[in-house]
Amino acid sequence: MQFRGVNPINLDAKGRMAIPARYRDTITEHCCGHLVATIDTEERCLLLYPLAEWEVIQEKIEALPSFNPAARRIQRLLIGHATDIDMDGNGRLLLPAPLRDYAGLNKKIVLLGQGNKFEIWSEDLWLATREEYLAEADGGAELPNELQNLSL
Amino acid sequence: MQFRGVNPINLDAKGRMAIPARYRDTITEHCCGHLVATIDTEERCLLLYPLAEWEVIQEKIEALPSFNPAARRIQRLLIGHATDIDMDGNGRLLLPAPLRDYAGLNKKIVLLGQGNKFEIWSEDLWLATREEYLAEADGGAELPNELQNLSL
DNA sequence: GGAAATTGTGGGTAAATGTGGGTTAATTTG
DNA sequence: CAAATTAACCCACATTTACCCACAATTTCC
Repeated sequence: MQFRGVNPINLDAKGRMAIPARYRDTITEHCCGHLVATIDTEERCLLLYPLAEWEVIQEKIEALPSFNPAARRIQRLLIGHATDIDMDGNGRLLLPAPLRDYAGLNKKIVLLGQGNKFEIWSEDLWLATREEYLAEADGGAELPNELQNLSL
Repeated sequence: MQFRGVNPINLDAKGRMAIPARYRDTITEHCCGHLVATIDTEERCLLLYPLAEWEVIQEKIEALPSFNPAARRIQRLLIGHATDIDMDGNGRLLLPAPLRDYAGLNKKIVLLGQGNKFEIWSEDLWLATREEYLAEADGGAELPNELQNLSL
């Protein structure tokens, strides 16, 4: 799975979002349209995984030490908010209200391909966040080593 | 792949750009016309890779640690904007609106060969940026060692 | 310099996609 | 248990996109 790209999408009155057609075949083949949405713990956006991808992640999260507060926090947030979602016959997803609220999703949203998953943002918040990212000089200081030497 | 050269190009009303003929055979042979465009994080321009070249880059970026902010930033910016594009029967690319907006592309654009990839600039911005580059004294101070000893 | 080939440009049309909503089934609530 | 709300499923229309063809401009070759 190599999801990528920006996709501006409109939520309809029922809270449904149409998955762009170019991703549908991949999703159908890989997980019969069964997806899992949860929240991102660092930003007010949602994460959307094909079921199979999510399951391996959930196992890793569950395996974290139960008496470590940071681990418990992650477990409660990620697993706690993870919701099964299926594509309907028209290639649309119904996003549950609690998740829509968390990410502040209204009419205009953005679907971001991120490799093995997607991110779902309110368009406003995405544009604002992107501007912040662009403004940040990537002052090599906090960059992981892998990044320092990355050649595009 | 060793793309090089400056190519002034016009976008048509639908946002399509004709790839100069001399690159077409190379692109067709190397990736059947499958390309990936994304943004440059330092300048308001786009990067255009043959699919195969891009995939190795995406793998490297995806492998970065998810809870590192600098890594997430790069992932969102680069993978988030990376969009698959195919040459049409006339050797043209349809540049998606979000990417055109980012780079401020209107009618007149410039395609820059850059080795394994191309850069796509608005002509105005390219000319201005080039002037800046030329105006900068290359006071050897901040040059990396590799550059100090480079012999042209 | 003229003719032929190649390249660049524009736009029409059919097919695919996105959007809205109606109806029935399921679930929740009083 | 009845009523109300929500979700699932389906159909139909509007819009967009991909694909194709035709012409204009340029370059190449004789």
